[in-house]
Formats: sequence, structure tokens, C-alpha cells
Amino acid sequence: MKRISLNDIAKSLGVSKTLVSMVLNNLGDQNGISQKTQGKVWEKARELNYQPNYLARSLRTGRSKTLGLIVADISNIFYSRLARVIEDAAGKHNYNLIICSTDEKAEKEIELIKMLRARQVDGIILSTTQKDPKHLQELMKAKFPFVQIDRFFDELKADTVAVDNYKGSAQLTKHLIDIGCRNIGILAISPIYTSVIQQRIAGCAETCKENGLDWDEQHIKTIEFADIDGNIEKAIDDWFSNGNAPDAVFSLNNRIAISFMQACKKRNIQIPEQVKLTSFDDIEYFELLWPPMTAVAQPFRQMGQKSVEMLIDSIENKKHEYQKIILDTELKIRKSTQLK
Amino acid sequence: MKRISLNDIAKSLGVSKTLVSMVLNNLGDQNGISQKTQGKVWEKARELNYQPNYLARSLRTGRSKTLGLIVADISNIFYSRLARVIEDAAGKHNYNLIICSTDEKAEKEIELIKMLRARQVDGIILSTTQKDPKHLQELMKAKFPFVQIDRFFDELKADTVAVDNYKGSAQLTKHLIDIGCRNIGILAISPIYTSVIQQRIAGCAETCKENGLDWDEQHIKTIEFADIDGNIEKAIDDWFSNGNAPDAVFSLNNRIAISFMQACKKRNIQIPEQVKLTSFDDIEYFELLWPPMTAVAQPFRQMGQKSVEMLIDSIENKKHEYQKIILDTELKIRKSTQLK
DNA sequence: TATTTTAGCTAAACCGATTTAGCTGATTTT
DNA sequence: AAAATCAGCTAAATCGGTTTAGCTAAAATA
Repeated sequence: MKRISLNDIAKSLGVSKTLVSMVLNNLGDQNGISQKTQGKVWEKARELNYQPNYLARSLRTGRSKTLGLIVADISNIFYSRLARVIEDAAGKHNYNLIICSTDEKAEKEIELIKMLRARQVDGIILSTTQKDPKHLQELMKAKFPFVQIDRFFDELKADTVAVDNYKGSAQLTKHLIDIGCRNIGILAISPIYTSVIQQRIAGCAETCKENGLDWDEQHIKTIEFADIDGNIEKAIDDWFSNGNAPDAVFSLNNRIAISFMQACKKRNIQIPEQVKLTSFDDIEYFELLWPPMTAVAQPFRQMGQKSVEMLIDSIENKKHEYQKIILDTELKIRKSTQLK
Repeated sequence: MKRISLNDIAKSLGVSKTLVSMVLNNLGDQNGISQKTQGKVWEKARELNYQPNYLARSLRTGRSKTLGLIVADISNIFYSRLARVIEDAAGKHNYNLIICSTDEKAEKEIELIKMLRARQVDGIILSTTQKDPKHLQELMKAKFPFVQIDRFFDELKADTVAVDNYKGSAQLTKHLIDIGCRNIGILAISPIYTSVIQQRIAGCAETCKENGLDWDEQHIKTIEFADIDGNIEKAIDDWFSNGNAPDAVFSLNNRIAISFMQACKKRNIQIPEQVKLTSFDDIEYFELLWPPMTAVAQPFRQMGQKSVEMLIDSIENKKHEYQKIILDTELKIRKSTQLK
């Protein structure tokens, strides 16, 4: 049952394992190994069904050909689609992926980064949950390759790919104002200190102010990640039983939007008649919901591909220079913000 | 920038790396290392911010504490939810996960298994795309730990966790017949030879026959994974322009159901008035679609947890005995099969 | 013929941990 | 005082590759 090693091949052929290694890495010609010997090595390798041990190789070369991907929750469809793009892009360069979810816990994220580094991943693609950039600064200081995706600290001179959350949010808000909304409520997923959430809130708030709407913090309800449904219930209670219900709700995350919609169904709150509903993160289901949901779509394919390109360049290219890529979103207007 | 190794700690303290290794693995007491020395080691490790190299450890111990997860497509919400449960369950035992998608390609699956074994994962959780059990039999012969999840070969004496697809499908079909459907069309995702698809087809076909409905292969449309939308278009063309349109459609996969629904919207085919629509794999969005979709729900949490338990037992426990766990599904009846 | 070159190959170090077998000097037992 | 025990520690092998430096015998050159 023991797996076949280079040594086994070498011994059974009466050659050195150096030679076997060179041949199987296609360095035979370069090192002047005769065609005849090369043939024998390949044949024996096939006969014994040799598979190299990547651990041993990685230990020696210092390259594991593995990347880490850290997101809040891989079962969130936004991240799983992103993960798939990243998996494929990484695969093209012969890298594989260890995927981890933080559950929006900053502490867990730090543990995961530590674990991934202990596993000698060559780099990490990270949608951070950190409140401040301290830990990522340490990564930078250690010259450890990583890319910020989706969420990021602008002050870090690090590779970044994200969307213009401010602009996307402002566009959506403008749309709501254009169709007559005067009181926009925000459902923000905790932790709300992330760049993504802050920018989305700012985009909405500024646009409201610019257009002469009242704005204060009261418009924002924070939904704890650990109990989305319960928190949504509370938010709705608060809004709809105190007589200051918003005429439009802007959910900053697809999960929350769904939960809000479910709650409205239960309570017979009509969308869009009683309240307009909109969300960040367009997903394919939004089009088929009742009512179909107006949403801000993110170019997740581009994001995924770019992040891998940047990361691999930063791993393999000594003179890699960091880049910040900010992509545009697209507003998809649907029935949840249209009366007719 | 070099990372700190055991040797660095050992040298800087003037002790052997054996000692350092023992202390940091909490084997100090057991090996009679004095408290004073242990204290010094821990302190130095903290001071130098030592992180063990998992590759080196794994190479030596023969345990990588890594599992492989192979599914058709991690961006499919069914698999991403499963993956999340598996990630958490594995994490509790200090295992991490390399996640891979096969795109329903049998060849790619074989490559992925090879790759995962080369990476020395300790075991694999696999939703197979293979047509015949040949390759999995090889895994068994090599005594390599793996668990079949969702899709499986019944003839393999291997750990398996899945649902009773036949029963779930039969239940759903019975429901359709009960509400008056006489001509049920199946949308099957290719490859249709998987256990899952075969059982779902059989459950539907047998139930139709038992209830006196006509049945032949014409009722089944195969949808190629690589072009779901295009294939759905063709299927609809064929059904609805040839005058032998089904009065109910049973989609064997959540992706296909969504695509079918989208196509119906475009063509103004009314659900459920013109055609009832049902699907396997209940997902949270189904409840909010218009119309909400009748579906067969799978206990994915249980599936994920059980699969990890079984796999880890089979890795760590010499006298592990294989188990086959077949769970029940739950029929969720919603508006897409109700006229009123 | 003596020397250099070359083709073809190998020995040994190395990556960073774990693990086995055993050493050293002090203390206890006989 | 010699032998046995014990506390506390270490040297070296090992996992399976890659890589460096260099060997050997035959062929080519001087």
C-alpha cells in the first residue's frame, strides 16, 4: 500500500534519484540524459503509477502552488460565484485553492491567515473583515503576497480589486429619489466598519443630502450576521409599527434582501406598493423573485480573474508593482422599484 | 524575511531542536523537560513569532490535515451550502479543505483526484461524475479514504451519504398526478448516467406507470451542463411548438429550474396555469420566486456533517467500518403547482 | 602519448519538521 | 564504593522530493 517514491523508481532501475527527478521534470535533455535512459524512466514511472509527493516538492522548492481564499461565507452566492471564477483562473496556472469562511469574525480571519501561512500557501485572496489594517500591514511587512478583493483598506499599498461602492450606491439612491422616494432606510450587514459597507452608506447618505432629503443615522439598521432573520424582524417592527416606515429600503447585501422580502411576505407588506426594495449584489435569482428586485450588479468574473492575475504576478514576478483596480457596477432596475 | 524554524529557536537557546519540538507539541512534561526550559522555549517561540511549517510536519507524519472536496460546481448553491457545512465540520477537527469543481467532466474528476492525492490530502469527499465505478474501485484498492456524497455507486462498499432520490422523486410525481397532471416532462442535467439522475428519473417514470400514465423516453429532455440556457430553449421549442407540451415539468436540478422559469417568462408561458413547474434541490430563493416553486428539499446540513464524520473516522480509526446513509427528502409544495 | 573535453551520470546537502535510540551526570540503592 | 536508577537532554535518521557540485570513462585534441 505504500506509495511509490522517486527512490523506488531509481532503485528498480539502478540509477540515481537525481536522474529520475530530472527526467520526470523534463530536464533530461538539458542535463544530457540519454534518450534510452529517459525512456526507461518514463516507462517505469508509468508501470509503478508514480505520483510525485507535492509536500516534499513544496518543502524543498518553497512553492506550494496553493492559494488561500478567505471570504465571509462561501455559501453566500456572491462569494461562491467569485470562488468559482478564482478556482478556474488559479487552475490555469496550476494553483489550487484552500477556501475559508470567516463568518464576519475578525479574530477568525486572523487565525485563518496564520493557518494558511503555516500551510505555506503562496498567496492569499482576501475579502477582509478587519476593523483596522494592522494585521494586513504585518502581512505587507513580511512581504507576503495577498490581494484585497471586494473589501479593502485604501491606505494599504497593496493589490486590490473591488467595485466603486460609493458610486453604485449613489446611482441606486438617485434612482429611488427620481421615482419619488423621500425616506430611504438602509439595512446594513454587520460589521458595518468594512470599506464596502461604509462606502455604500456614504453613497446613499450623500445622495440623499444632495437632493434635499433628511438624513441621519436613524435611517440605518444594522443586521448582525449571526442572526439575520431575527434582526430583520426587529428592524421591521421598529420601522413599521412606529409610523416612520421608510418608503424605500436599500439592503447592502443579497442575504439581507432575501430575508427582508420573506419577512414582508409574512406580514403582508406589499413591495413595491408599500415599500420599494433594492439591494447590492445582483444574483440570478433576483430577476425571478416576486417582485423582481432592483439591484446593483458587480462584475464578479472580472474581479475574480483580476485578483488571480495580480496575485500570481506578485508571487512569481520579482518586480511586481501593486495595482488598485476599481470597477464599475451596473444598476438593474426591476419591478421592486416600479409601481406600474 | 526568512521564516523562523525550530532550528532557529533551538540555536538561539542553545538546546536541541528535538527538545523544542517536544515542548511546542506539549510533550515536554511527558519527556521530562524541566519547567524552566519549557518556559524559555515558549517565550522564545513567542518572541520570534514562530509558526510551524505544516508541509514539513505533514511530510514527516504522513498526515496533511487537509481534505479534498470535489463537486460539479462550487458556484451551484446546493454545493456551496454543502461546502460550508463541510468546512465547518472539518474545521472542528482541525482539517482544512481544498475545494474543486469538475464541471461534470469525468476526465477532470480523475485529474482532480490525482492532484489531491499528490497533495497528500488525508481523504476526499466526492460527488462523482463518473460513468462507471472503475476509478473509485482503484481508490478503494489503494485503501484511500473517501466518502461518496450526493451521487454514488451502490455497488461500492464505501462510505456514502445521500438522499433517497427515488422516493423523493416518486413523492413529487405523485403530487403532480394527484393535482391532475397527465403528461410530465423531465429536464435532466447531463450527464444523466449519475445515480442521482437515474434514481430521480426512475422514481418519476415508475410512479407515472403505476398510475396509468403513458411513459417513454420522449418525456425526458437532457440539458447539457455546458449550455443550460441554450438547451432549455431547445427543449421548450420542441415541447411547446409541437403541440405535445407537458402539463408539468420536473427539473432535476435547481439551476435548470431557474433557467426554465426565465425562458417561460420571456415567452409568456404561464406557470402554473399553462404548465406546472417543480424541481429537485430546494433553495431559499425558491420560496420567493414568482411563482414560489414546489421542490424536493435535501437535508444538506446532515449530509455535510455525516460525510465529514465518516471521512475522519475512516482516516483516524483503524477499524473503521464503512456505512451507507440514505436520508429522506422533504416535499415543499408551493404555488408553482397550485392553480388557486 | 598526455591532456582536455564531453557525455552521462551520481553523491550528498537541503527543506523543516517528528521520532527513535541513547547519552550524560547526578542521585539513589545495595 | 560499585551498581542501578533517573532526570534532562541530544544526535541522527527520516519523510520525498530538488539542487549543487562533481565524478567517471570515453572521445577528442594537442
